[in-house]
Amino acid sequence: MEYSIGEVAKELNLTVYTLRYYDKEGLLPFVNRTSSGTRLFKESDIEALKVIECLKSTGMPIKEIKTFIDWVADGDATLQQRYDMFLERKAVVEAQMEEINKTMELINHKCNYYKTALDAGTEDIHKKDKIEV
Amino acid sequence: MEYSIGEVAKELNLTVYTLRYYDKEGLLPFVNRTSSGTRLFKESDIEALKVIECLKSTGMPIKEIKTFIDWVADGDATLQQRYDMFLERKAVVEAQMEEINKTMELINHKCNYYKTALDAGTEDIHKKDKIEV
DNA sequence: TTTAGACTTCGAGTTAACTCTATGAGCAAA
DNA sequence: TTTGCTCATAGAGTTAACTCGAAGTCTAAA
Repeated sequence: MEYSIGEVAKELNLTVYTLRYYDKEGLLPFVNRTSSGTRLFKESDIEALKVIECLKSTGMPIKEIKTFIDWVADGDATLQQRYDMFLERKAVVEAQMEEINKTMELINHKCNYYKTALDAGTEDIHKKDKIEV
Repeated sequence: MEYSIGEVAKELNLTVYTLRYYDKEGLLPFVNRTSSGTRLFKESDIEALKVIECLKSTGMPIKEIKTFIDWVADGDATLQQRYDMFLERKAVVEAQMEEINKTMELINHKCNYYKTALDAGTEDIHKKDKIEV
């Protein structure tokens, strides 16, 4: 089964503009075309796009993702680079998880702070501690 | 104790350019100045900046953070808005946590995939399943 | 066969969040 | 008092990642 750019966009919650932009940036060299030039995405292309979205969500810029895509095309000679890259991404995501936990702590603190203030009708209830924003 | 913009930048791992930009965008109306115009950050200003960085890390744009800063200046009348905002941020962060867990799953899968391929010396070891990127 | 809708490329425009340059002031040490 | 560092503003420049407009092609339904 093959899919048009519009179908893929809908499936992955992207726009067709974004997919064409990815292609323009060299992220989708594996996507085939019809004789008239229309892109035909296969199942494995969609899986590759999910990996691209995964890398993007770790904060990896498009240019670095392209480097990875180039490595894939280069075959077994680049297995070590690709392994190292994913190990590095793993470390990045672990750091993000720590960061997000700290963020959640502060957000929760603020939820409690404002719940208490709201119940009291005034923020002054907290002024005994210190002035907060 | 009060701090210069350079000291605050170093402390919070920001640049002085960024801090001045925040000020320009209305995020730091509470920071006092010397008679000659130099910014003097107090302890509570640094705490406020940490909240700003926290909101930023949830993906909140500067303009929305400014709205919040304006609410703070408006006092008790905006307690409900501020509470609602933090509840919304909490939901956003919870979604981010789910997203990041999925990301980590895929990254881990890829780490294992490439470790196995590397040990075998070729990616073909996985070709029995399906072609992967 | 014409009309609608989805597809194509090229290149320009947009947006957020910085990031820096130019120019000048304040201040402390040599 | 000059040197050097940090501070200030205004406004221009940068960057990434889209996002879109123009102009044209392809295909299926009416």
